[in-house]
Amino acid sequence: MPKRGYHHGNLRQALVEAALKLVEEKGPAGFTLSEAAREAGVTPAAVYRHFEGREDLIAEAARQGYEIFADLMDYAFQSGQPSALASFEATGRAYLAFARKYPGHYVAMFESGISVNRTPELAVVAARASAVLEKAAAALSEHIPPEKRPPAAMFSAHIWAMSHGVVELFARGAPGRTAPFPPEELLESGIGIYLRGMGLIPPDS
Amino acid sequence: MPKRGYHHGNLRQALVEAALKLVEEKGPAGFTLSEAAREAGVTPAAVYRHFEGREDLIAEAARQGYEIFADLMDYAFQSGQPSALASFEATGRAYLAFARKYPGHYVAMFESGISVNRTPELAVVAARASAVLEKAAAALSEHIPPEKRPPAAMFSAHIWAMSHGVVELFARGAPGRTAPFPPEELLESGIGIYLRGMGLIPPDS
DNA sequence: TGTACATCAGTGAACGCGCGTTCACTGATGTAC
DNA sequence: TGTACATCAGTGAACGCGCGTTCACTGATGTAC
Repeated sequence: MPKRGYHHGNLRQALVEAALKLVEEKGPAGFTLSEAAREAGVTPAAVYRHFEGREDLIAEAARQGYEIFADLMDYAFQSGQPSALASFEATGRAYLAFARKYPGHYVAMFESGISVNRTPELAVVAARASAVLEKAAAALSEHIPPEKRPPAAMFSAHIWAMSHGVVELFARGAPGRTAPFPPEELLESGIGIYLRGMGLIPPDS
Repeated sequence: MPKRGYHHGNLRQALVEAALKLVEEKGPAGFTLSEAAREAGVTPAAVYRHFEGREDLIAEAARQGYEIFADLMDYAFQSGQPSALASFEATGRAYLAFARKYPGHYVAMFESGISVNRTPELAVVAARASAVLEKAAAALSEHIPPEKRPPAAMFSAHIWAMSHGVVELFARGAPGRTAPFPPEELLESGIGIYLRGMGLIPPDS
């Protein structure tokens, strides 16, 4: 990207992207404000025109991540309609796809240690992401007789946990950990067994 | 602990414990060699009598963690005998218990970014930990008809992922994340549903 | 029991480094007339 | 179309800081005689 002149033009977003790149390459600890500035072709001091400081910059990167994440999950959910089961499975797969496609965002969101309540905007968009998952779980719950139906929040927490665990342990550069199976396969089969346990998939398939 | 004289007496272990404390309190990034030395009442340079450097110190902390972890899981597995199901469930619970009881070790092992292959000793003990889980899975697999029996490694990876996900998302100080349910309950119900999906628990219980 | 001496754990000063942040500034841009 | 001027994005130098690591050293410990 050609840098012309004194004014950058779109420094704010360029800094976010530099941060994402660094955080992806070097992990959450390897990221520094100075290096992000350097990456964007700008003095460290210039960062302060757009962000309050280092933390604020990662928080914005995470916020954009949650935004994409929620959109992606929501889209996956829609695209499985009208079958609740297909919607749900698509949503689970979207989780892993997100981690793969946006590793920088993923790190900023889940591994950088920034609190989801750091800013109101972050909290809002993170809540939206949870809500999408929970919506999918609720839709699927309809197919379970009410007396054996678990709370949708628990249901979605299980799937989220399994997805997150697969990503952290086996998909991301989990340094040196041996992945016994491709993460996609692991997640798919895991969710399948879980749903069968729920009585949502016939026992023999 | 009273520090007497010029010689510390047990500096190596004191440093590991200082590192664990710091890593628990401030996260993996907040840990510095200098502060660990200070904590142990010693000059930073003294650390180099016992470790090659910062990384090496965390690696040792992680190694001790895997040791405890493997012992704990193995003990849990034994204590559930002769019932394979009880053994397996105890092993799952032990995972969460470990994360709760040894948060510093947990961080060093899973969040500090050190590779499990960093040193041969680390690799050995980490492999032992996986083996315990897999042993539990294999024992339980016996109760599944061979033609629908999944590989034990996959089985144990599912449980590991679910446990890890629950810990990361809902049990540890996951900053600001709202835990919809107590992690113990979440994990227990999740594993229960999964095992039912496996046909290892009667569908109605 | 006492002395000489080797060992080696820990000292303290020093290093170079890159960090985050501040400040007064400068130069490009865009608007008013 | 041209000029004056306000705005404000980015500069560059400076700061204090704590870091990890090195080095020649010192003083405690334990062993040989």
